[in-house]
Amino acid sequence: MTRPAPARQRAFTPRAIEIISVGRRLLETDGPDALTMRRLAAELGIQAPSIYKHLPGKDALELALLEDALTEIGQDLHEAVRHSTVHRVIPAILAAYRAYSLAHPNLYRLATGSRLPRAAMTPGLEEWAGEPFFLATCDPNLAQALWSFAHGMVILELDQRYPDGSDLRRTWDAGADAFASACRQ
Amino acid sequence: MTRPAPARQRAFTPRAIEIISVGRRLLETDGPDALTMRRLAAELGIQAPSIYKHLPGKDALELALLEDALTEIGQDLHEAVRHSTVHRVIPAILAAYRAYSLAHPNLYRLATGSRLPRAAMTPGLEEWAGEPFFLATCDPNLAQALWSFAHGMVILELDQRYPDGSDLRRTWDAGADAFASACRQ
DNA sequence: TTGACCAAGCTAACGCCGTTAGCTACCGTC
DNA sequence: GACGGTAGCTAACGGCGTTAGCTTGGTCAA
Repeated sequence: MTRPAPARQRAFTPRAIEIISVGRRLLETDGPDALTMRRLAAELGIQAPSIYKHLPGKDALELALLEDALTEIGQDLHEAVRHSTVHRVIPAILAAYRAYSLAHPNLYRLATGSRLPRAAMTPGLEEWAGEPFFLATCDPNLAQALWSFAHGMVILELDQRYPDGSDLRRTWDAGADAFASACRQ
Repeated sequence: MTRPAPARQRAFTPRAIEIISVGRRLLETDGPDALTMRRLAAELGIQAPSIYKHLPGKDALELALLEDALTEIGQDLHEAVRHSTVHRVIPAILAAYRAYSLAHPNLYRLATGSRLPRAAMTPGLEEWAGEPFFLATCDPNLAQALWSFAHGMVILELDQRYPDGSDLRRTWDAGADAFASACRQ
């Protein structure tokens, strides 16, 4: 049922890959405001305009990071489906979803915080990454609802929107139970 | 059970109110990128630095808009609770939540898209706006889960993250059913 | 060996952004 | 009539993404 991620559309040069990975480190450690062309260039020991010899612009960099994130999330979710029993699959993919996003908050935000540049994206990647939600539920609409719940939980947790002292583990469990029992009719 | 919104902390001068309302129009009609101090000033027929005679900075403007949004959402949600029967209250507040966010997408995004500046906010406003979710559910954790579901649905819909042709009404219904039946045990 | 070409760096600059400093005109009050 | 505050102004700073155009070094064919 689960399958490998679709391959990237266009290959990057080694230097472009290096730039993207430095950009990722910058984003992950110092946050989205730190991901500027000038700071990225400084990190690489070059000047900002030189980056444009390797990447067409900041959008391309962000797209590459977005696709990395989508691929990694998809991998974790597919793995969670593969390694869980049928009646624990919903808690399993929710746990995997939360674990990835908390481990890579800035990357997660980049990947989910705006409209997708679908025209420029690797075809099928988006569907593949979301597939585990459909594998874990009995119904496509419930799958979308479950994904929405997971994303809402994660993004509100990352933004610290829950009141202090909230027991989020119990909130995740409450949601998981609601969706699991909806699946059992 | 439902109660009026807590009053704003500090009053604005008439000119500040005018600036904020022009800012809101700018944001709502032209999107977040249009909400710049220079464009706002141009809209007002003045120069950007003059805005600082009335507001301490862009953050204050965004805070004011955020509080407006929170107040309006809270009003709609409290009203939905008030005008619904006990076994239809979950669909009712979900419908109100979705209706507000689709009617004011850019304002909704501003209000929910980042960490809250709690220190500067009207005390109690945040709790008051979220209260209907607790009134609509049997359990605080389920309330948070329901809110997360609603926010996830809305933000993914606004960002057009669902596949084309998705029947979102059925997805909302699937989620509402799951939470409603979880509430009935 | 030399000339052509190209990859990959550079500087200077453009038009945005939020914001600050400092000036000025007006207007009400003692 | 002088004083002080209100509300505007211009000039400027440092940052942003990006473009134009120059230079340097290496490869490769004639």
